Amino acid sequence: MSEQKYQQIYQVIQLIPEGSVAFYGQVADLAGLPKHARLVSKALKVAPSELNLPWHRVVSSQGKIAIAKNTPLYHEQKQRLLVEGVAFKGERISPAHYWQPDLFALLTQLTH
DNA sequence: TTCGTGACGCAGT
DNA sequence: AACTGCGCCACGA
Repeated sequence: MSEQKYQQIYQVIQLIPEGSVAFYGQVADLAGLPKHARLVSKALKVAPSELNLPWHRVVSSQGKIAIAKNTPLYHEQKQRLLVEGVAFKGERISPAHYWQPDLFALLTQLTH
């Protein structure tokens, strides 16, 4: 079932460190689902709140919040990132915050 | 089954 | 830097 794919996606998102952001496509790749960036956005939309996923740490490959501006959700995401110390240069997130995971360590944490 | 839809990505202007 | 068009692909109506 597609539930399995979502679980893998959620697992990766849980590993994004506070103060860092990952791209949709990056999350998809790490979850073993290349070319499924859009599935990641869908997975987040239907994610059970009880999982307490750091959903705000997932942004577009342009380093920008993917949600439409002037929506409550957009502001919530930006707020959460600012609280974590993520710096913005206008709409863009400073590249210094882009997550660069250690792939070896990652393998020991994922349960595919 | 076909068709439209994205909280996407990327190359080309 | 900002826009645009297209490719991609799982989902659901």
